[in-house]
Amino acid sequence: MKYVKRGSDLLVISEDIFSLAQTLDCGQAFRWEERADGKWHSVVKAVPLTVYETQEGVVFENTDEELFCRVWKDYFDFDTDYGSIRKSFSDDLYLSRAMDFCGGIRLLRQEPWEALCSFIISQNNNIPRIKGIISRLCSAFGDDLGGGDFSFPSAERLAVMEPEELAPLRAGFRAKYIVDAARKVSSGEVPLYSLEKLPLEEGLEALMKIKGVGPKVACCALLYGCGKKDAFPVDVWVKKILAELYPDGFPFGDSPCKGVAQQYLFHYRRFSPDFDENRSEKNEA
DNA sequence: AACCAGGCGCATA
DNA sequence: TATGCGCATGGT
Repeated sequence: MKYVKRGSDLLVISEDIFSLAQTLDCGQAFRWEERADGKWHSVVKAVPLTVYETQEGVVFENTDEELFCRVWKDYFDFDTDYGSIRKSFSDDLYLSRAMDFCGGIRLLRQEPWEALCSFIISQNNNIPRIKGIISRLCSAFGDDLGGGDFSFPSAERLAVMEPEELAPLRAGFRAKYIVDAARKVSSGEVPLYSLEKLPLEEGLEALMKIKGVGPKVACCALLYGCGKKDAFPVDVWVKKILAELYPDGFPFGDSPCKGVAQQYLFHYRRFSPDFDENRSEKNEA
């Protein structure tokens, strides 16, 4: 990965395969918005960003080297070699197909609390509504950064709320889970910011002390928020793929990067026309 | 107008 | 240990 200044912007050139759209819109993060001009916008760690892809590379608007190195290099996981990760899966027929379809995905290193809270909200829910709830959560309780941008509210901020006060989010039964998570994280009862160093099983055990956090949500928090690439969340789509394509068992169950494989398979199963239920009349021709 | 949504907690056996 | 159901709400 290299970068060069372009006025007040930074042009980032990845020698590895990288798709901005696939990465930001594959269901791992819920706060990225594609604008009418094709540029993506979000806020990470209270830093707003507009970013877009060109022939030359990815342009980070209003970003200097210092900011890029402090926030975005880590967030986009640019220090990880996804080429070698993909290569470790390339002998497998279905993962090869999945990677042909969406091999430009990188796993974002999201802020741990935001990831945990987001995937609590995701349970028994659909992506448009998840995004709506999270958007309202930020505008109601995050810091106003101007220009319509808000930070994600901290665990400390939400820990002092009562579930009823979250009613405007229209999160339903999940409101009480958000508050319980905020309290256990801010008190240190769940050491969210130490889980990265712990074995996967210990992280899962700690997170599942939170009401409304089971194996799936805990796995997502560890994978997307704590950089645990060996976490392997199994949702309905991954369950389908395991049953349909790997009836004799998933061959990468011991891979330290099986979470990356999970993300490829999830996106492939949901959106590829290789699967009949995804094929509309239009693209059937 | 039912049915479903990147699940989980609880009751039942 | 294993299933099944209710849960709030909105989109289709």
